Parts: sequence; structure tokens; C-alpha cells
Amino acid sequence: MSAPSLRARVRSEMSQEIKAVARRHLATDGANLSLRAVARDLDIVASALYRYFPSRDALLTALIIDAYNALAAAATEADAAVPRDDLRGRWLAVGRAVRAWALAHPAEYGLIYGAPVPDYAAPQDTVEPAAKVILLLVDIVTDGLGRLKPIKASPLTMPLRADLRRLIDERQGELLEERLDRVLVAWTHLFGVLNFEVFGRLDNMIAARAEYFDHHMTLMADLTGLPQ
Amino acid sequence: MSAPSLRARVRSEMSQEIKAVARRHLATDGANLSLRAVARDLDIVASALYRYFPSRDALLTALIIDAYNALAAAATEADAAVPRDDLRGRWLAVGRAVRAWALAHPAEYGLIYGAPVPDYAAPQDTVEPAAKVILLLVDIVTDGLGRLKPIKASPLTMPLRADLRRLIDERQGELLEERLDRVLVAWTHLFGVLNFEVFGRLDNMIAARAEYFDHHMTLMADLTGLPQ
DNA sequence: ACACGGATGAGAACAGTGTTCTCGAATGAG
DNA sequence: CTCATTCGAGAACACTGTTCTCATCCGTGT
Repeated sequence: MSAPSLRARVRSEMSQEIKAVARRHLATDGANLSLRAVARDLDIVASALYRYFPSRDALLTALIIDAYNALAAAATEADAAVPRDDLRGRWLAVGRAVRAWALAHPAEYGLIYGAPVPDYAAPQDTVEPAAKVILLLVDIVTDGLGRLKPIKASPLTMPLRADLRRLIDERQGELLEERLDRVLVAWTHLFGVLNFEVFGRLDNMIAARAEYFDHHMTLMADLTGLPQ
Repeated sequence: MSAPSLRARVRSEMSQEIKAVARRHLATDGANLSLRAVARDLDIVASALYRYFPSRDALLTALIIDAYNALAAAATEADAAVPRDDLRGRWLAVGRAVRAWALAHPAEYGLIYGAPVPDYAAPQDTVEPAAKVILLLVDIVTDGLGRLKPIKASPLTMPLRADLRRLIDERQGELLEERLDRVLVAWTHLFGVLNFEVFGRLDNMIAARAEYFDHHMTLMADLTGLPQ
């Protein structure tokens, strides 16, 4: 890695600034982001933006990647702040961090967990940060091996078991299929509740939002067999 | 109810046709629906659309309402086709119907369960059909009163209990707070799994989609205490 | 049966959009 | 100190939603 040239530095600063302004607009205008409006805010002509992003889609993609990374960072940091053997504490901390980030950045959250634009293929750069949250949950459960409560209830069908086996093998995981299955259930549920809350589906239904969320996370911890 | 005049009839037919074409466009272009493109498909000039819908938003709203109603109708029909006392059969039928509709109409599904456009207030016409699915689930569970398995695990906190009590009272429901809570969990989860599947979050993860979905629905039936 | 009036669609216009291209000017690199 | 690369401006093009005005049509009330 050679030292970045001055030009490269100011260029990347400009890219960051464009994204910052775009994020601000996103918060008020949602996904209908206007390049010209962003340019105006930067005292720049719209075509100048094309020196930094080849298209509007590219800018949105950059914002999406940033959002994934920010969300993953918040979750990771929250997990790291809890003693390793406090599994339920870590579990709840991750959930709360994801929720806090989502509520603080609803537009960006909608960008990554709302309906994707059709025929938009998620670039490879998004898959790793996108997987981060569930990997955190897997890690927490894996750290509890030996202490986990047994899983009762319906056995998995073979095709499903095969999918889970493959996922475990791909990452050299240590969980059993049944256990990973429960983590997937919890992961699904985490974003299910969050979508409902962020997208307004709980309006006029649930007032005690934070308690509602914690309750669901606890239930999922139970279902996954987290001890205590 | 007087007989609708001829003019009113052709007018409503034209409205339906506009929505049909718009739905077709929605499927390929997603939420960026172009009025002019719709008009072209109808051999009509764009401004003529304004005789039928006062704005693009109004057309989208109409599509949203239709989507809610279609989804609710599919779910209701599926429930009605199963013997009343086969609770788990009805439960699964509703879930599968919702999933089938969502997979058959991903764009419309995204319209109603994806990220809402900011500052877009859901018109009153949407709340009733939007609530239909959860009401079906509540009905199924209510039909099982006396046969339901007891709910174990963490008691509800007071604020949450109050929210649930209010929801029950509003509709003169017969469920206990704990039971309604579980129905809400199941409802949340239903759309959580579906969002993940429809929005592509299961790509390269789960191949056995139908089994995955059924498995989650069954787990939720267990959690809710549905007998058998 | 007939004239009337309201409903309908065409077309032009306006403001706004993403994107491409060309052209000076600046400025870091050799 | 020159030169090539990078940058931003500006015009242009093909779109978009929306508003007006203007004929034309045709069901309706008499």
C-alpha cells in the first residue's frame, strides 16, 4: 500500500461528501433520490456527480453498502461490549443495536430491508456485511455449546436438513442442523419485527415498542435454547 | 342502490383497465411506475389518465388497496376451504395462501410490505384489508379455545399487557393477552419469512423454500399452542 | 327527437429528472 | 516548467408528472 496521492484523497473526500448529502436527502425523500437536488446542495452541477459515481444506481448502491456496513458495525460493537459468557445479554444487545440503528436511519434501513428494485442484483460487496448480523447470532449460540437447552419438537425434513448442513459446512460451523435452524428462525423474526415497527405496521397497535421488541427477542432466545 | 348509469359503467371499466396495465408495468419496473408508459399501452395520452386518477400517487394507492384486498381474499378463501375444526390445517392454509399470492405478485407484495414511501399516509381504506390476515389467525386460534395448549414462559410486562388488552377489547376478542401475544408473534413471523423469501434474502441459502416456509408456520403454530 | 351539458381525450406547455457530450480551466506529476 | 490528466460547467436529449385549454362526443332530461 503506497501513500494515497493528494488527488486521491480529496477525491475520496468528495465521494464521502456526496454520499453524506445523498443520505440527508434519502431521509426526507425516500428512495426517490434526485441527483440534481444533491448536486444543488453541493453547489455543483449535476453532471459533475458523474465524475464520482457512474450513475444514480451506483450512488444508491454505495449508500446500500455503507448502510450494511454501518448496521453490521453497530451490531458488532454492541456484542463486543458484553461479557463473552453472558449469552442472553449479547443476544439482546445485538438485537437492540440493530433496532436502534434502524430507528435512527429508517430510510437507509428501508433501502436494505425494504423491497429491492426489480432486476437489481445485489453486488458482491453487499453479501458479506449483509450476513454479518446472522453470523453474530450464530457466534453467540456457538459460544454456548454445552450449555444450550435441548431442542424439542418437529424434526426437520430432509431437503431442509440438507440446506442447513451445507450452510454449516460452508463455514465450518459447529452447530447441529436443528440449532442453526432455530438461529435462522430468530434472525428471520428479528427483521420481521423490525420491518413492522420501522414501516409503521405497529401504529395504533403497540405503544410499548421497546418492550415489545425485547419480548420478541427473548422469546427467540428461548426458542433457540439459549441458557438461563 | 340505483342502477349505475352507462357512463359510470364504462368509466369504472376504464379505471380497471388502467389499473390492470399499471399492474403489468409494476411487475417489470417495480415502484417506478411511469404514467406516460401506461398511457402509451392504452393508446391514450398521459393527461387523459387524470380523468380517472388525480395523480400518480392516487393510482398507486388504488393499486395498494387492490393488493391488500386480493391478498386478504386469497387468505380468506383458503381458510374457508378447510374444515372448521382442523385448526392447524386452516393455519397452514392461510400461510400458504399468503405465500402463494406473494410469490405470484412480488411487485404488488413489495408495494404493501416493502418500505413505504416517506410521508405517505396509508389511507383509511387500507387498514381494514390490511388487518384481515391477522384477524384470520386470531379467528383460528379463537375457534380452538378449550383445546389450546397452555402457554409457558416469560410473563408479559405491564405496558405490553395493556396494549394487548386494548386490542382485545376493541374487537371484543375472547383470547387472553398471552395468547394474542403469540398470535402477534406468528403474524410477525409469517411476513418476516415471506419478506426474506420474496425480497431474495434466502438466495444461495435455502433451496427448499416451500418446506422452509411450512416449517416456520408449524413452529409458530406450536408456539401459539394450536392443538395436535 | 332534440338540444344541451358534462364527460372525455388530445395536445401543448412547464418544470423537473437522469445521462451524455464537449469544452475550457486548473493542477498534480514528471 | 510543461504536459496530461482530472475536474466542473454548460448545453443538449429523452424522458417524467402535472396543468391547461380546446374540440368533440354522446348520454340525458326535456
